[in-house]
Amino acid sequence: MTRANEAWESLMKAYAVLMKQFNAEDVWGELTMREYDVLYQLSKCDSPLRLSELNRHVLLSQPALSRMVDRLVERGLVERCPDQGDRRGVRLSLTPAGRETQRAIGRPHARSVTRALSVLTPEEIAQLAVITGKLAGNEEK
Amino acid sequence: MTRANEAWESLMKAYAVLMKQFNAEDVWGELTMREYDVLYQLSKCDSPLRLSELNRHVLLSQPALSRMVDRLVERGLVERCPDQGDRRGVRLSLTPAGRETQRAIGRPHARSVTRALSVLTPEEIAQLAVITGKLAGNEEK
DNA sequence: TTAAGGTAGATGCAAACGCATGGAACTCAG
DNA sequence: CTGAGTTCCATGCGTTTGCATCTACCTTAA
Repeated sequence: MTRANEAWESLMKAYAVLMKQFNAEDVWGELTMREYDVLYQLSKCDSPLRLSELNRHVLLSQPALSRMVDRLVERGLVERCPDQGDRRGVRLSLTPAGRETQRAIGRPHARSVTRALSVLTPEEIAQLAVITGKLAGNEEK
Repeated sequence: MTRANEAWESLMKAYAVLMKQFNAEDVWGELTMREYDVLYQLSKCDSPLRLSELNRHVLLSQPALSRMVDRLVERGLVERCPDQGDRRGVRLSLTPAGRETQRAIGRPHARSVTRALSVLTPEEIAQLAVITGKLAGNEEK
């Protein structure tokens, strides 16, 4: 068992513990955490996002994401427009209602996150961001 | 947006990227990653594990885990015994076949993990283990 | 121009999931 | 000892997921 494997196992455990904790909190309203994640990813990009691009940030298969977007469109939270210039593609964006919903849930959730990470020192939080950034391949050529 | 929130988002992204990467690798045989996770958790404990205890380490609802154990029992990988002393409870352990399957998959998977974390320095790996350990509440009161 | 190969997203279908709930066993106050 | 409350795991049921596949569109090269 290498150090790397121990570290990854520890990361998975932390992820599981915190996700369960967040999921148990009563802030999600009509959304599941996965649905919120989709709204959040969309809220970060002002320009409409491609489905395939969104799929890279969400832990869901492409068909599952496609259908989740269906439901979010049907509920009036997300808009699906054909992409000029690539007519296979789809461009996704939040509706005003979607943006509002994201914010309403995001606020208390962000506080939960801050509280959960308050066991770390500011230095540790900075280190965590750097390390996970490298793992996600942020600075890959 | 606090530093803590940025760090958590970065952790989630790293988790998503690496999980997708691992999932795409051709090492899982007849198992899903979630099923492997259950076998792995069981492989770490020599004494049979309670379902509720196992559930704390796996990102699954209790009914979903109960049924996944059903399937693993049916496939001869896990054994379910009644718990003496608490007749509500169940004690889970790997069968020899389950242990073998876990090892056969675990070996190449562990190499993948090591490779994925090789972008980090040894110091960063050590820091990551410490930080995620704190997040998972390892050293709580 | 057109045929071959690749990519984006949608859909059929069986398997797996979460929520709500159920029964059985444990705990503890009276 | 008994009844109320809790914990542990299983089950019914509607929803969501992943895999395989499909169609439509883009790209490249002859």
